[in-house]
Amino acid sequence: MSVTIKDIARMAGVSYSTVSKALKNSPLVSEQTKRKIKDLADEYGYQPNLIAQSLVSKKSGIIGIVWPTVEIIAISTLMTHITAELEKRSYSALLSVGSLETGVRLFNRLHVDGILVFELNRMFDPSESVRSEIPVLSFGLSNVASSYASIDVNRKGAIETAVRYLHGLGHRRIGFVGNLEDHFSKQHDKFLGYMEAMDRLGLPADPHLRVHTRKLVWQEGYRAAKFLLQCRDKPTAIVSASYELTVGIILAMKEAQLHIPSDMSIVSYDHVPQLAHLEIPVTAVGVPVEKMAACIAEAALRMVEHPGDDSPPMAEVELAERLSCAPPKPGR
Amino acid sequence: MSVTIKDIARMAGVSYSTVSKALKNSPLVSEQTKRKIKDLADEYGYQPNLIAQSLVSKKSGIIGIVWPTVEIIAISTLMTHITAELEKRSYSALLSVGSLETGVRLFNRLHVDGILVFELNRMFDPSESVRSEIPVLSFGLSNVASSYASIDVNRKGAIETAVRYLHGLGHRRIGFVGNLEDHFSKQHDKFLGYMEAMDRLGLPADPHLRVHTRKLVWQEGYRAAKFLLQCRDKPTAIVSASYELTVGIILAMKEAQLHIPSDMSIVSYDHVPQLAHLEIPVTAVGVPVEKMAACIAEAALRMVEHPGDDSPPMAEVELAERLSCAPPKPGR
DNA sequence: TTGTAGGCGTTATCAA
DNA sequence: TTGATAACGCCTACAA
Repeated sequence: MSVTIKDIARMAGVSYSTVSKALKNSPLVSEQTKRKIKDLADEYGYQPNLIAQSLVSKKSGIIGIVWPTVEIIAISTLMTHITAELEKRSYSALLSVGSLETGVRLFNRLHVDGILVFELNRMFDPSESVRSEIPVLSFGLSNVASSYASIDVNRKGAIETAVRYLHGLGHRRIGFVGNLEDHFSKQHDKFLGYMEAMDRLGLPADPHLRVHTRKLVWQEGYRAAKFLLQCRDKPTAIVSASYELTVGIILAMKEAQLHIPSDMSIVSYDHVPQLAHLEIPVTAVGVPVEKMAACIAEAALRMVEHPGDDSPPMAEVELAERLSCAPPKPGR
Repeated sequence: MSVTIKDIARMAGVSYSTVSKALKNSPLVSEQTKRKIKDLADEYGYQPNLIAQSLVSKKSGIIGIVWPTVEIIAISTLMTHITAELEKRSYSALLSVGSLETGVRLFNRLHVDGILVFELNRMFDPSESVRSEIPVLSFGLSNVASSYASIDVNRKGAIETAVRYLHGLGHRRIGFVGNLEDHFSKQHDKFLGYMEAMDRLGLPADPHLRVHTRKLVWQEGYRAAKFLLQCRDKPTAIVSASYELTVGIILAMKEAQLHIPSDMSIVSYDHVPQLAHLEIPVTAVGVPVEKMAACIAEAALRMVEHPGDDSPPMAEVELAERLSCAPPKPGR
C-alpha cells in the first residue's frame, strides 16, 4: 500500500487536514510545520491519490482522448504534441484506442474533465454518437447531427492553397490523389477544394486528372500515381491528400524514372516534419502539427474550464515551400 | 451531474445499499426489487462511478500502458490487439504517450491495477526506471537492473529461423539490414541471431552483407538496400529487421529493376498482416501480433491477479511463408 | 430481505 | 495556526 496523507500526519504528529493544507502550500500553516511535512512527504515518496482527489474535488486534471485509428502518421505525431501541450498546462492525457462508444463510456465512468474524439477517415455514423455527461470535443468528425462540440482544420482551403500555388508556378494540368467518393467524410473536403480551385482558375477539370484512394496508405498513393502516369496527357503536378499517399507517389515517380520536381511537381497535405525528411523535401499545406496541437489543447481546456464559451479558432493553413515544386517544363 | 446510486435509491424507495447489491446481482435482494432497480438504472442511464468504486475496492479494472514511441506500425497494431484482448477479459486499457517516467507516475496516482511499459528501439536507461507501487510489466525493454517484470519476444530465434529458411532454399550470401550497433537495445538481438545462424551454417560472415540502420523507418531500409546492391558480390537474399525497413528495401529493389523473389529473396521480421498486403506478399518471421497481444494481456493480468506467479511464456516465433522467397538463380 | 454504519483518501468548512 | 468533521460515491459487514 502506498503512503497516504494519514501516514504522514501520524509521523509528523499533526492532524491529516494540516498535512493536506501544508502540501497545497496553504498560508494557513506555519512555515515550520510545512517544512517538516514536506520533508516527510518527499522522504516517503508521497503521491496524492488522484482517485480520492477527484472524487471530492470533481476535477481530475485528465483529458481523455478517443482514438479509433492508430495507423496514420500525422495523427500519431499529433497525439504526441497534444499530450505535450496539455502537460504544459498541467493536465494529463490518457488515450483509449478503439471505438468511440467504448472510449466515451470509459472516460465517463472515470469522470475525466473532458473528452477529445478523433476520427479521420471513417464516415461518421450518427448512431454511434454516444451520450456523454462530460464535455466532448470532436476533431475530424463529420458532425452531422452530432451533439459534440467540434474543431477542425480547413482542409478545403488547404488544398485550394496548394492548387493556387502550383498554378502560380505555371502549372495547368494539376492532378489530385485522394478520397473522391465518401461524401460524408471530412476527407472529401479536400477533393472539393481541388475542384473549386481548378474551376475558379479556369483549369481543365479532366476526370483523368483525379484518382480515388480508398485508404490513406502509401500503397494507394503508389497505385494512383501509376494510374496518373498512364494518362495520355499526364499532369505536370500532383496534389496529394496525405503524407502516406505522398510516399507512394514518390515511389511511383522513382520507378518511372521521373525526377521531382523537374518532371513532376508535388504538393502534399499534412504539415508534418516527416514530409521534409523524405528524399525530396516535399512542399506541404496544412496547419503545422504543433500549432494544430496547441489549438486543439486550447480548445479542449477552454471547453472544460469555461463551458459555454465558444471554442477558439483553429490556426490558419500554411504552405511550407520545399523542394518538390518547380515550374513545368516548357512545351508541356 | 450524473445519476448516482442514491438517486436510484430514492426513486426506487429503497436504501442505497440495496441498490448497490441489486446492481451487482447479489442473491440477497429479491427478484422483484432487483427488477425495479435495474429498470430504473437503465432508464436513467446509470453508470457506476469508477473513481468511487476503485477508491473503496482498490480495483479499477484498468491496465495502464506506457507507450513512448507512437510511430512504429507493428506496435500500433499490437496496441489495438492488446486493448481488444484486455476487453475480452473485462479490463480496459488506457494509454499514456510519452516518457516512461510521466506515464508510470500518472498511472500510480490513478491507482490502476497494472502497468505495461513498451520501449522498442531506444536503449534502456536505468536511471529512468521509475519506482512504482503498482506492478509493472515491461516489453522490449533491456531490463538491465530494472525492477520491472518483463516479457519479450525471441527476436534472436526469429532471425535465426529466417536465415535457416533461406539457407534451406539454397541461399548462401544472405544479407542483414537492421540495428548492428546499439548493444544494449533489444533490437541488437536480431543481429546476434543473424550472426549466430550464419556461423552455425558455415556461411560467409562478410561485413559487406550487413548494413546498420539507425531507426526503424523505411528510408533507412531503402538506404541500406541500395548499399547492399552496390556490393561487388551482392547477396541473393536479405533478412530485414522490421516492417518499415522492408518497405524501404522493396522500393530500392523496384528502383533497381530487380524482381522479388527471382532476383532477390526477402524475409522480414514482424509477423503483421501488413506484410502480406505489400505489392509482393512478404515472408515474415516473428510472433503473430494476435498471439503476441494475447500473451502480453495474459501476462499482465496474471501479474495483477496472481502476483508472485511467474508470467506465462511468450508464444513461439513462427514463419509465415509468402511470395517473397525463392531459390537463388543458378550460377549465383 | 432490507437498512445502517463505517471507511476508502482527499478537500473544505468551521470551530478551537 | 491547528484540528475535528462532513462530504464525494461506492462497497461491505453487520444489524434489524
